[in-house]
Amino acid sequence: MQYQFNEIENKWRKYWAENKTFAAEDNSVKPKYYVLDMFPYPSGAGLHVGHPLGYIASDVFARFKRLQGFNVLHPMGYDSFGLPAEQYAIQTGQHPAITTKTNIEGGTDKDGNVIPGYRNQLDKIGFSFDWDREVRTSDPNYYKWTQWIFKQIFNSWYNKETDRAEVIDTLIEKFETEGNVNVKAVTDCDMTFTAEQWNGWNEEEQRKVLMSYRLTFLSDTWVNWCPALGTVLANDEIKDGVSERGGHPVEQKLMRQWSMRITAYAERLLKDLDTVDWTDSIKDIQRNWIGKSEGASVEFKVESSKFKVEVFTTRPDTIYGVSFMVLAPEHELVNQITTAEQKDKIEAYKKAASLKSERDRQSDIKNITGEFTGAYAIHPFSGDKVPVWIGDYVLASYGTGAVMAVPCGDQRDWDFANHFNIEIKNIFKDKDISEAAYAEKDAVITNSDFLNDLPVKKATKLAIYEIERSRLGKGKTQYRLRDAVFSRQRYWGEPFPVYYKGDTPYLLDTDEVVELPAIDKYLPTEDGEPPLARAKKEDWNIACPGDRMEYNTMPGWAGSSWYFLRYMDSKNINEFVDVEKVKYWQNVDLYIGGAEHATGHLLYSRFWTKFLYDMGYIPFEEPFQKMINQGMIQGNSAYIAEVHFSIAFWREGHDLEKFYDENPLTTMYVASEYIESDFVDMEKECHKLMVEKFGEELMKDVELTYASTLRKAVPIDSVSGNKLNIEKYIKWSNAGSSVFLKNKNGDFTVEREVEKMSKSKYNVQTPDELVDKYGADTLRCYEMFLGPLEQHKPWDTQGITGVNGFLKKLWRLFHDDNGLNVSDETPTKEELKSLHKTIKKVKEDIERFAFNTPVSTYMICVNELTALKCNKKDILQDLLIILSPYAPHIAEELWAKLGNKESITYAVFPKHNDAYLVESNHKYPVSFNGKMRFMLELPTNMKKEDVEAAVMANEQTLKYLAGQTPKKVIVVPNKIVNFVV
RNA sequence: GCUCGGAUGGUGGAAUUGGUAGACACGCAAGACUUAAAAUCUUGUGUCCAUUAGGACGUGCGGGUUCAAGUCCCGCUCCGAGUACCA
Repeated sequence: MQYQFNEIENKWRKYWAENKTFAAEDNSVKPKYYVLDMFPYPSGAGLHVGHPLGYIASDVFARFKRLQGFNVLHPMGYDSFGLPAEQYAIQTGQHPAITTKTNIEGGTDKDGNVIPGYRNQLDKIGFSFDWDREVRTSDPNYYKWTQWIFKQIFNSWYNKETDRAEVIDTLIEKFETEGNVNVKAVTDCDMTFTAEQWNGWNEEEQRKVLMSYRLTFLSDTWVNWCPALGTVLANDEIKDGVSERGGHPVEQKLMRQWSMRITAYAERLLKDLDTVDWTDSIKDIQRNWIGKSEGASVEFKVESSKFKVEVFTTRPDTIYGVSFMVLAPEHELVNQITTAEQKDKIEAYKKAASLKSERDRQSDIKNITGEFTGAYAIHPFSGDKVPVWIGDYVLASYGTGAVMAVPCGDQRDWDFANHFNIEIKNIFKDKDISEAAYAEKDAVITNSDFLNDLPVKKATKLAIYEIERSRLGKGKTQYRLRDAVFSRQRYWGEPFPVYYKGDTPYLLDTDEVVELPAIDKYLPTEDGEPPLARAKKEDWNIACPGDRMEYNTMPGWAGSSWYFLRYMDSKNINEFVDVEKVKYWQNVDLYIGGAEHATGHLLYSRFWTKFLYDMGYIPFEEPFQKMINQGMIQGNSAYIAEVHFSIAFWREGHDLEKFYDENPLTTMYVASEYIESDFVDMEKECHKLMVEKFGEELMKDVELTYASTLRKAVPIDSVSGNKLNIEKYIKWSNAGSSVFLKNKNGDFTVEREVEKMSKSKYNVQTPDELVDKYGADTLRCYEMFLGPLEQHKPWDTQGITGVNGFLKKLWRLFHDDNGLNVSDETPTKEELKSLHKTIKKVKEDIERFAFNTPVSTYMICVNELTALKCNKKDILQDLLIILSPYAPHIAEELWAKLGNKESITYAVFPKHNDAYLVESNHKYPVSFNGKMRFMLELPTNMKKEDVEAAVMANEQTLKYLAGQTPKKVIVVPNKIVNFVV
């Protein structure tokens, strides 16, 4: 009786769905375990084999935890707001909601292409998701709560005294009673006011001030504007100076935008990385991104004016080395301090800088540019005049947008000074700075008045002390992290629950969701407003009490920043999540997904989680306790060389002419071995092959001339190993009239290349094909077997037969021609040993998240049982349980056949029994007086005293002891047994 | 430039705390069954020497620690990832 995986898998898939086998219980007495995958964006292209890799691993773990008696939450959903659906809408006019639905549920798109549907593809692989909890970020019932969270953030400020976010009312109360003098907040409000002043202001004025305290705020800010996408982008959405999606250029633009004050959480985001179990590499990326640096801010007065330039420096110890200052071209003081005679030059420079894209600025690093403003600043300690320049190596968005330049200690300052012939002061004792700056921190300071003869560390401390004492500035910690731009000028995203009266934004006073209104076109308006400006007031489901609604939408990361909470209570219409449920489920125990979200999603969801914690809505501060980042599965493309010839005929009127018209015989495909060979050889070989194919008579007057060689990708399903299946390829490419030059062994070899999966390279492998051919269980085992989960690896189907063979073997072991064939006999010791070895190893490996090795362990076990011809029921029962996380369908089928009424999901993971493992030995190296003499094998489960006795009784030991009693015996299992004689 | 990973047979990889390197699988070779193919099964398979017995070498390179190093330490080479005027 054969292993009919299709039948089995369909049957159990249906059973699991109908019986809701994987439903998580909300108020269980069992311990909880939360296993989560990063939810996918449902694109029209569907899944390829790389997508399910992480899902299979998490599914294995979820099933394993269920077997261990945990109440497992293992949900799935869709991050369904996003660009591709919107781009498609712009092209076709189809509403993104329809595209999204088709991509998830399957169907056909507007061009008639068949869309498989994410859900259908996922279902085929046999995941144990609790689908009743599915979320879609573009569902109004979901984004209602995204909007709600936005409102909470809007109504909050960050209190530095309590080091947490608080509701804005506590701030207003302080303003009303004592003004802002004693308020310690994260804010960009730089004025102080009294309670009288506050109370005297009208609502609009008060709101303006409050805006600079809110955790999400509207402000004019320098943003990354992407003209091609027609929207602003956050820093993490830009890679190498171009947009991550589409690779379009990005420029700096001053725009009125919503931002999230994530910088308020910089320190906590940094510190709490120590509390989560993530890879060092991800933690490192986040640490770098947050970019903490400590130093001081110092004010420099501008000569004969009321203006002051504030700078941030990490090296206050080098303050006597300052010989000039540089402002960012966008710095607000530039216009005010520039002298009349420099005005034109400065204006020209500013204009040139503003036209440069981010990318140009980066690629221009070596070009040193700048312009003198004509103004001088006064050195706060020495009183010297220092020229003030502008230069685009200083960023407007970091620190204060201005630097004190210390050319002897900073290479960029040195280059700038060198280029413009500005003085370079040396303040480092015995260091040569004639060729380059000295940036090491091991120097001793000199020529620096009160800092003379101090090493860097002490000088820094003293300098900060003096700066603070003289009220020139203060010690300061600066973060590279910027506040996150929260507006997007797009349609397909969450609308803001915000309206405007004049220029002042207000939250909509409603508990209803603000739904995306229907619009006629998904493009910006003619006067450059976002697409939502096309909606009339009455198109919105909420009546606008002011002049207009907010036209921006929220960025992609809004919905994904809290989705893990919604799974706990996805249908709740009264709250974003029920308090009791979140108390029970807590944070995600195991999170699996790609490492590419390190500075985006993973940072933002930590931020929102901390905020919700501060507000008392959830009882934990970190969303994802343990995380594993699965590697990318690359495509394994195959290339062949297509050689072109021109054909000449000797004789006129020859039949060949007609023949040639019908069969343009100008191409030959050559096996990869021939690619390097001479084209003269190719001509000969091709001719020979044509003679073989068409006969000598026809070919005798034909001359071939080599023209060119083309490298051509061939579909991977016509290749096995390195060999091309020529018939398959001919069928696919209609190359029937071409000839194929094989190598000496008679094979046609291809060139292989590992690269990203893409349609144009014909190297995409969908999981569906493999499920149809080998079954879901085989696919699951094989994807795990491929190698360590975290590692990038090329896809290669060669090995899949081995994994498939193991499942067949298992099936055969317990079946004969008549069906199930199991014996009720008591298992032998050997059989039990094989089983218990497997239980132990599989359990240990899954527990340390090694998902590849258990597959090998199963194979060894089945091989051993086959050799023992073991078909004992008792062995099979346990084997099925431990196999079920990896190959749930076959396990469930056999489990039922053995007469079990309940799904194997509710079985208990067996405990291994050491008694069956005694024969497995430990090696004890035995040494005398510190020198190793021999290895002794003893059973693993021996007690320390027994080991000692066994070693003492050993023949070789006795020889070495020669009647003496050892003074000291040191026994450490698997470590050396040391005898001091 | 800075930060973090990685390098093991023909291939993917295993070796968990320093303890028989190469598990398991692919591929390859030989054999069995078959008219044949597929499927299945058996055997072999790191390199070199040797008919065998057996021996020598072997985890990117060079050193070190240790009775014992793929694993720990120092110095390099190459590959991958992140980041980049962050003052």
